[in-house]
Amino acid sequence: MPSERKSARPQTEQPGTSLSGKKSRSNSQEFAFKQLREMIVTGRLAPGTWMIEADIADRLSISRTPVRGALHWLQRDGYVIAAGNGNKSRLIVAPLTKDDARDLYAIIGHLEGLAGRQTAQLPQKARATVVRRLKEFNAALAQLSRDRRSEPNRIFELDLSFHRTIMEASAGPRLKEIHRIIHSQVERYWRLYSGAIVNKLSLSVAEHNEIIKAVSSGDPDRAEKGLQTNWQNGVERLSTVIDSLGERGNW
Amino acid sequence: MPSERKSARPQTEQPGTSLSGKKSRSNSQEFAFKQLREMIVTGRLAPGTWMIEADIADRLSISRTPVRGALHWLQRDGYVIAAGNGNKSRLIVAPLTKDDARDLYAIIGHLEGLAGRQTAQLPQKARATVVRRLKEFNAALAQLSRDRRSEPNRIFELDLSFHRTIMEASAGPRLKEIHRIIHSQVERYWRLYSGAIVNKLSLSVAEHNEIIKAVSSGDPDRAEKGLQTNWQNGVERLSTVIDSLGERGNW
DNA sequence: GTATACGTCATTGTATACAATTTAGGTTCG
DNA sequence: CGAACCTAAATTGTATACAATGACGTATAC
Repeated sequence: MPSERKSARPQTEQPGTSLSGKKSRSNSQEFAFKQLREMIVTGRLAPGTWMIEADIADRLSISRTPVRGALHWLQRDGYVIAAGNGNKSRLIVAPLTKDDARDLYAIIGHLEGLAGRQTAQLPQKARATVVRRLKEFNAALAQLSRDRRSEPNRIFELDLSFHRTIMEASAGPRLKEIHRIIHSQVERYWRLYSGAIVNKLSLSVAEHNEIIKAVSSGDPDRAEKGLQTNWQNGVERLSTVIDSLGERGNW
Repeated sequence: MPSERKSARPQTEQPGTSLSGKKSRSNSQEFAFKQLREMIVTGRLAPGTWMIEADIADRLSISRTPVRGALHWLQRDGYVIAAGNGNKSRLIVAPLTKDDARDLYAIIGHLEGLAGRQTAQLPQKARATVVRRLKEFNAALAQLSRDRRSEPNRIFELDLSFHRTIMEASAGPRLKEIHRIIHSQVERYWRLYSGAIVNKLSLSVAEHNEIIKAVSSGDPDRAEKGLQTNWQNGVERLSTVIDSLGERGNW
């Protein structure tokens, strides 16, 4: 197995400058991935459920091969984990626990803190654009908060847009990718406990305003701290809910 | 495709309490993964090289199925990426660039900063144990620094042990996993430019001492900042080298 | 009654054939 | 000389058969 040999090929050049990430033609694998993710996020596939390749393949009317690929993706994104039972690699839907949420929120807080720091160091002009978008999203959140209309999905989307704006503005590809993965995990907690979280929306809106000010004035330390605080407070709010409701779907 | 149905199975119970993560007997896939990773890290598979399933399978004398799995793992860990060309998912060995290094180092600095913060908040007794280990590793590094003996591999291992000690002490599973992945990417840069970095070892040793002090005294802010600074200075040192040597293996 | 050995079944691991689709090269026409 | 098209080859996507392994239940011995 030693010896050198690289997959040498002509490899003339990279044609298009890869404008943006296009979607490939619909695969079975992608189909399976989306189906399973949807079911996990919505809770139809409960945490702890065994993911059996053959079962899934049957129900989706595809073969095990694309299912296996989809499971790899789900594992990469943290939706399923290897059941540490013994030695056999058995996959289960990742459990939702308070400890896991703390882990997750702390990570995303610091990751966004980093991005926020970088965003606050952008040239004034670029920052202005970012700030404008942030204000739009936060205004919409404030509106929902005042209305007391419980639209968890919309709130989630707006909150995500707010935070993603900061990431897009300055984060590198790796940071964006990690953020995407971690945030997709947060979504599971959000969906499960959203009903009880939404009440506290106004608090989050206030924290967002602090972040906006920091970015607007180009203060990296303040921006970083603002993001960290927002997530830290978020996990405190979530923990309170989990304590009162119990750890759903973890057995 | 809607309708509910979970992978219902007897699922009597989880037998063993999962003592620890044993290694599965997975043969071909794990073999392929290790082989390919080794070749990428050592540079025998140059950045930008196309990863052709059939080629790899032939050369490793296995079928495409385990190769595909191995490629998924490599992709998860960031060793290979989807060539952004167009829509087709073609995998290439991830390029090494100065921008990517900056992205990487900033991320790991903040992630370890988080872990360092948490470690510094541990009970005094636990911190003492951590500090003792940190001092051992750093003493060994200091020794190598004084000897001016160029043992990049050993230096890398010791530095990794130092940082990993902090992670193990307080990081949750998710944080540890992300750290593992990101650090494995750092290893590629380290190996490629180690010869020129080793000279600056004494600087890193000094920074480590600052971190040790922070943990020892239970100062979270100082610990976080110390880790961030260590990585930030690290990428500055690396950038200098890359500037003088050029971006190897990126074309 | 308990424990150990054995056999069966569920599940994942691997190989391979075939289908689909993109890429490359060359030819023709403007 | 260049552009559009067309064909052939390279590569990945999918299905399926079979092998290997570990878990569980049953029977038998003590």
